[in-house]
Amino acid sequence: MSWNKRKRDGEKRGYHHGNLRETLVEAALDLISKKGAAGFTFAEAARWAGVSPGAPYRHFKDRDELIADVASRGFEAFAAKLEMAWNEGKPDPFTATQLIGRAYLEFARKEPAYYSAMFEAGLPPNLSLEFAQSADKTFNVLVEACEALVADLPALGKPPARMVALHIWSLSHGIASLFGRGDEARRPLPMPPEDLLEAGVLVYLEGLGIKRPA
Amino acid sequence: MSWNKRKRDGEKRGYHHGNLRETLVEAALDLISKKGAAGFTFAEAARWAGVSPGAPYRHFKDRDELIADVASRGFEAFAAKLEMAWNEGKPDPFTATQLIGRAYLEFARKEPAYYSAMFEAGLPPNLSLEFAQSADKTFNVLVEACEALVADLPALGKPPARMVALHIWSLSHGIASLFGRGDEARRPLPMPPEDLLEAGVLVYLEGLGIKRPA
DNA sequence: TGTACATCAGTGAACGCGCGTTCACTGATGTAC
DNA sequence: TGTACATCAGTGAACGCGCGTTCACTGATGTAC
Repeated sequence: MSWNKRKRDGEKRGYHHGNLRETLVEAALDLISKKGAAGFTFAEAARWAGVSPGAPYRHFKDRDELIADVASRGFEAFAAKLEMAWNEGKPDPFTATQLIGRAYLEFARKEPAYYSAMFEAGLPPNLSLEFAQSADKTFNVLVEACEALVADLPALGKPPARMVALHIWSLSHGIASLFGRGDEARRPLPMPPEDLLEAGVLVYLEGLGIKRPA
Repeated sequence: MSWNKRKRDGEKRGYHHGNLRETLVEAALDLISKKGAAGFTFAEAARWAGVSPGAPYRHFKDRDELIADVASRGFEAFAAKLEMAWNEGKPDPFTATQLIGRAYLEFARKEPAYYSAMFEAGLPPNLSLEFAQSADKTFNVLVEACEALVADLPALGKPPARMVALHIWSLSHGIASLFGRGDEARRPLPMPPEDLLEAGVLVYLEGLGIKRPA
């Protein structure tokens, strides 16, 4: 599974690890998913990788830089998932938007470590260019979808796509962080979070005058 | 300001603190607002209160019990704020609901320490009876408001008030945690979060068929 | 093809630090009589 | 009203622990010739 003291095939690894940067990212994902971003330490990641406590400093300036790297990868993966769910607005933007919502919650549930690093680690958005750009990339998938959504509305009083995207993002994130996590801090909910989100988006789109195509 | 080695009026405090439990809660609020719930430690709270590191154990089993106490107080204060904003639905439920939204974001911004303890400390909802009950109390303010909101809708297809409350709560929490915090982890937003929330709730209520009274 | 050398990833021991927790104790406070 | 006593909040010293970080070093790897 990991490089823990041995390479994948079981042969002992030599003096050099050979793949430490990647392994540390794996370690971070595993440890964050178990104890949360707050409980993650540099030293433990080194131990997980089977390497001395000083070794990680060859690859990351400090703990935050590692977490930012994890978060960037998370945003890349997240953007890809949402893009796939959107699927260029097929079969129609209305339906595709609901699929984005499901993909959002699925990602939060299946990748709690990424989600934590991205949204709960308290990293300043301007920490690194890469971090900011990958986050933007994710948001832009949403904006693109919302542009298609509002495209057919009458020009008079047409809502800005960015605002619509912010609303849907906020609702999704609110549901994900209150009810959609795998850990024991999740609040109970009388229905699956996916259904709650779908119903909410449905009402919201109705409010915008966007109907499910016949 | 505090009891730090001296009582408010400047006279030296004696062997007993006299008010340690309350002071530790004050300490937690101050420290959490500065460093986040994750960075809060029992030892530092004791130092803040000017007391030996063992003293807090007379009042709280451990760090989590203190944070749960802070969170409970937070929920009580939060419920009171929302209740006040709701003001029994005056002048009308539609307007009063927008006031709840503003009160929600105001609380998150002005009381980041409470908000952290309540929503981000990762406390399991069943940690203590008091904790669970005060959280329910807050949610019930929202449910009550939503019941009044949907009261005049036609019985056929009337949305459940609890669901409406969950939507508004999730949207508010999403906006608060993404854009409404005072710290440097806040993401930039081209408008005040209050306006974003108000616009979102407006569209949502429109979707439910609830209009601003003439 | 072989050899000498530069590079640099990882070692492991060491450091100071703050944390959580325990424990025998001290002394202030309130209460019973 | 005064006194003896029980209670218990807070002391302070001690412990083991894991963390972050540094540093002189080692040895694997790749490259120049």
